Amino acid sequence: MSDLFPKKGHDHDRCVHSALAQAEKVCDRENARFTDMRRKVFTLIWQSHKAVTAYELLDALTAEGQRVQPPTVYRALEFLTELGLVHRIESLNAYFGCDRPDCEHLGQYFICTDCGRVAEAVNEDMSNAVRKAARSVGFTIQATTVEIKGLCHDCATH
Amino acid sequence: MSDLFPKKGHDHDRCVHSALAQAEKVCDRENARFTDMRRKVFTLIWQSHKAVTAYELLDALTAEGQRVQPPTVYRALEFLTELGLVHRIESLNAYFGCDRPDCEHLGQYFICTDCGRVAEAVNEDMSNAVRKAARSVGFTIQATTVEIKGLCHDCATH
DNA sequence: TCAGAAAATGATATATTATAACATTTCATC
DNA sequence: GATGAAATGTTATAATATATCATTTTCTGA
Ligand SMILES: [Zn+2]
Ligand SMILES: [Zn+2]
Ligand SMILES: [Zn+2]
Ligand SMILES: [Zn+2]
Repeated sequence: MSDLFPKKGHDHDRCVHSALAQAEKVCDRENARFTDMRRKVFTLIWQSHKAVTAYELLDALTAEGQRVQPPTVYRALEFLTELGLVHRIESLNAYFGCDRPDCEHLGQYFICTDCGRVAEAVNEDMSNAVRKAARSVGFTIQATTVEIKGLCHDCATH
Repeated sequence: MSDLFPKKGHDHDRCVHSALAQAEKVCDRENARFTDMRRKVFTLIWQSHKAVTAYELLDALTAEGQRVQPPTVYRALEFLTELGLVHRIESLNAYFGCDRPDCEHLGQYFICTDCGRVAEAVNEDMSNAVRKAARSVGFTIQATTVEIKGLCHDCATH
């Protein structure tokens, strides 16, 4: 069993640092501007392995001394999601940093209802099952939402 | 290819009638009261094969001459979803009538972005892929959300 | 280098979705 | 019919999201 969720006590600064580096690359490739505000929002999202709501981001920015309004946050989120740097978790109205923004994928999200952590999987079995089911009913896929709530291994065993 | 979506011009009164009959049975079995309000909300949801928002229901009830407040609608929706008579579509913040409320299932929802119709599938390939993926990462499933947006066969071909 | 255009952000207002809290009514049971 | 539980009514407000227009920043090309 390979745990998708990060180990407790892992070097989280490294997660953040690596995510920032990837984001830079993607923005560069797409000729998109990774502005201060976008970087701040992106970094805040990566401060945990949980999904973060727009208003939590707003509060965090306010706490940092910025005076920021909802549209500013939503714009940053729109930018980040369109580039695939961040995914929206529909069942939580919240946002989660992608750790493989460099390649297109249909992601699936495991959401622990105990610790609140989220993990993204890119599981071809699931993707293929969805694609096959769509094909069998003549449905043309534009986007998928696969969100699985339950207990992560840590929370189930401790 | 079997189309999940109902044929144009099908006898929709029959859909509604059959859904009501099933709902009666489920409520009966569960010793739950299918009150006027719950029946009205349920029927309104079944007026189309689209997902309906809480405030659309509120407006429809108001148009019918009822003076209804949000909590009334949300309570009816909570009741209906807990009994499995209605499913919530997370990516639309909207509600959709289940046509097999008599048996437990992990449903998947196809949502046409052109005509707005929704179809529920209960596809074992998809369910099994999700269960298998969860097992392989030690995750204990409590609930799943599988929503697939795109074009239904009618909309893709016409 | 600077004018003009485009992109991003600021600011204000408001729309949409959802729930908390307490009062009243309805309904099953005795 | 009295009683308690369930359902609904009522009021207020919380949480999530967007529309619109003003201003600032950045890019582009003369
Ligand atoms: Zn980390
Ligand atoms: Zn957990
Ligand atoms: Zn029908
Ligand atoms: Zn369609």
